[in-house]
Parts: sequence; C-alpha cells; structure tokens
Amino acid sequence: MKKDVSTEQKIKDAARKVFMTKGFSGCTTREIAKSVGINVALLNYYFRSKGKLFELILEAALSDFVDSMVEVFKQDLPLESKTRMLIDKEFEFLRKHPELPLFIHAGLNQESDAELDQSNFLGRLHKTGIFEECEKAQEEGSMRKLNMINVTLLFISNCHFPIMSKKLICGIYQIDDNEHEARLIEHQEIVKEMLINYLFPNTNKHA
Amino acid sequence: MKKDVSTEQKIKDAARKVFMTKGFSGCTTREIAKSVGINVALLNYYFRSKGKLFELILEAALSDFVDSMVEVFKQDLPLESKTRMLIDKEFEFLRKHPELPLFIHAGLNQESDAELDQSNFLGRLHKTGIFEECEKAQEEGSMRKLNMINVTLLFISNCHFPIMSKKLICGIYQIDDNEHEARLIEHQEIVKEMLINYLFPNTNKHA
DNA sequence: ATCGTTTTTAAACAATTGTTTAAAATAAGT
DNA sequence: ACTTATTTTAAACAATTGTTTAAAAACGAT
Repeated sequence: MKKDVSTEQKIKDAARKVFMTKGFSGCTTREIAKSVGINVALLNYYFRSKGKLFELILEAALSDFVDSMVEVFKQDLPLESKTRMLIDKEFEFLRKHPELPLFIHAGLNQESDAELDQSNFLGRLHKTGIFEECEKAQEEGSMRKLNMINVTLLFISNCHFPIMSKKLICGIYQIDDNEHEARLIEHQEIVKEMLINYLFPNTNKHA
Repeated sequence: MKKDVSTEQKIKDAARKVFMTKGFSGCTTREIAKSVGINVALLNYYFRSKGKLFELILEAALSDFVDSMVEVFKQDLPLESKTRMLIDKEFEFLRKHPELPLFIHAGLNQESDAELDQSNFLGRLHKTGIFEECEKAQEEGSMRKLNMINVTLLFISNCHFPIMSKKLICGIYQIDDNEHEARLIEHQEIVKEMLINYLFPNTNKHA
C-alpha cells in the first residue's frame, strides 16, 4: 500500500473515462497519461500496451453491466416484480453511465478476438436461478413462452437503446437535453408496462 | 462522363465500407485509397479531407435509414398494417446492412458538431403525413396516446438493437451465427406482436 | 498535333503514434 | 547508512498519420 489510490488504479480510472468517450482508436496513450498527470511510459509499465489496457477496461465495463442484472435476479421477489425492478435499475444505472452501451458495442466490434466469456457471464447469470425461475413460470403459463435469448434481447433493446440513441433522437427531432430527459422518464414507464404486458399476459392489465 | 463508375463514386463506396466496419479513427486514408486502387492524394483531391469524406458517408447512411422509414409511411394502408410493414422492412433492411446502426451511433458521438438536420430528416418524415395519421388514431382511441418521440424510440430500439448487439449476445450466450440468426427471425415476430399489442390495444389480440 | 484542363501519381511534409531504453527518483529492507 | 528493488521520468525510437506539393499522365477541344 503506497498511495491513497494507487497509480495503477488512477490510470485505470482515467483510461476508462477517455476510452468511454472517444473509443479505442479515438484517443492516444499520451492523452490518457496526461489526464492522470503521469508519464506515458508508465502506462506500458503497469499494463503492457494500449490494447491490453483497453481489454481490461472493456472487460470491467461488461462486468458492471452483468452485475447490475445479477443484483436484481438475486432478489427474493415474484418474477413480475423483478422485471419492474430490473428495468428501473437498468435505467437508473445507465443514466449514470450513458456512454456504457455504445462503448461496449463499439469495443466488441473493434476487437476481433472477443474472448468475451473468460469472465463467465453466463455462469453468473445462471447462478441466480433466473433461468429456472422463468422456465417454471413458462410451464405454469404465467409467463409467455420465449427463448431466454429473445427475452434478454427485449430487455436490453428497450433499456439500452433509448440511452445510447440520444444524439440521434435529439438530432432528428431537434430537441434539447431537457426535452430528451423528459422523454426518457416517460419511456421508462412505457417500457415497463409494455414488457410486463407482453411477458405476463394473463395478469392484471391496469393496476 | 469518363468511366463506367466515376472515381469519385468508387472512393465513396470504398470509404463507406471501410468506415462502416472500422469507424472514423479506426482506419487510415491510405487504407481506403488502397482498397480503391488509387493514390492517397486523390482522396484529398475529390474530398477535401478525411473528415469531410466521413461526414459525407455518415450523412448518406442517415439518409438511407430515414428513407427506409419514409417508404413505408407513404404507403396507403391502415396504420396497423404500416406498423407491421415498417418492422418487417426494417429487419430486412438491417439484415442487409447490419453495421449501419452502430456506425451511425458511433459516428454521431465522434462528431461534436453533428449538424444532423441539414438533410431535414424531420421534414421528410412529416411530409408522409404519418404524424397526423397517428394523432388522428390517438384521438379516435385506436392508438395508445404516446409522444411520437417515444413511439419512434420503441420502434428503433426493438429493430436496431437486436441487429447491432450480435457480438454481445453471441458472446454472452456462447452461440454461433446460425443460432443467432434463428433468434433474430423469431425476434422479428415477437417485436411485431408486442408493439402492435401495445400501440393498438383495443384491436384483435390473437388473429 | 497542340494547347489547356482535368485527373492521377510519387514524393515529401511535419506531426503524432505506441513503445522502448536507460537513467533518475523514491521506497523498502537490512 | 547502504544496498537493493520499485516506481517514475525524459528522451529517443521507428512507424504511421493526414495532408500538400510539384510533376506526370490522360483527356478534350480546336
């Protein structure tokens, strides 16, 4: 233990911020070093290369993303409540990290290797028991019978995309940040109702 | 008229392909020139700079994206049929240009200026009369009352995201291209049913 | 064929890139 | 205090970047 925050961690933090906003090839190692206030060579001292550092950041971002889901799945709540909570948490989380979705997708497409499951994301999701829970609900008839990949797609699409498409939407509809934020707040409720109605069609339509 | 296809167009085509897959700062002018088979200097002869060329490609991509929507809106069909057609056309279009959504979003975030509406996308959408059509349907009660921005978000989220998240989904769920394609085909129907049910709640639930 | 214009090229430009080397500064162990 | 190991720096490295310059090639019109 040398510093309050180790240099290594400070570099990671700065790299995360820079990579997130500018992407891998959109920034330079010197830019990162400068934002930490250290020499360029120190980057290669702690991490072997720019690419290695990037992989680390990307991996961590993916981990955060999965973590926010796992946290909800572990809750002891009925499936429908979990669904609501998942959407709320996801919107809340992404509002704090709006660059995350685009960063992840752009990052994954940049790296051809993409050894994505060295962190065993699927395993961590499985351990929450959410898949069995859905399977049971589907057999009971309370939940619509869908492949879990499609269920995942529905959730991520409707939570991530509204956040990451801000520039597109503001550009096309010529609205400012405030109006966009207002749309987003409304959208959160829309998504919740739409997904619940679709996934659990037999329960109460209007509470 | 000099060539079958002008050099200018050949450069645009090559630049489009390269920019789409690698992004603005992910590629070099020499890479583009090489893929056309011409000298680097010719890029700056026809287009003034790499940035100018990129803006051109991005603008064209956005235009394609809006065009595919306008084409559907102009059809003389009931609103619900247009909805189905829009989703089908969008999936069909994006299957042919799967890099487009990510390219647009990454591109918009790279350019701080983003004078997005010099092509007057909103005007082109307005001219189709789709907004009035929805407003009328909403007053009649056949369509759920939502801000059109939220409606747009629902459509794009559920059409674009499934395509652009291929690497993420394949990575997490450890599936190959074939399995992913199968999920996508199913997802197209899922999205159609979910959106129709949500936007037009009073019509037939199960045909 | 000849002249002027357009298109294309080779070469060079200065700036920036990621990375390495070798030395300096700092910390730790004895 | 002295020695060793760790951390940090300045400087240099070769390669690559976007762009420009000036000359060559191709073309069009007369």
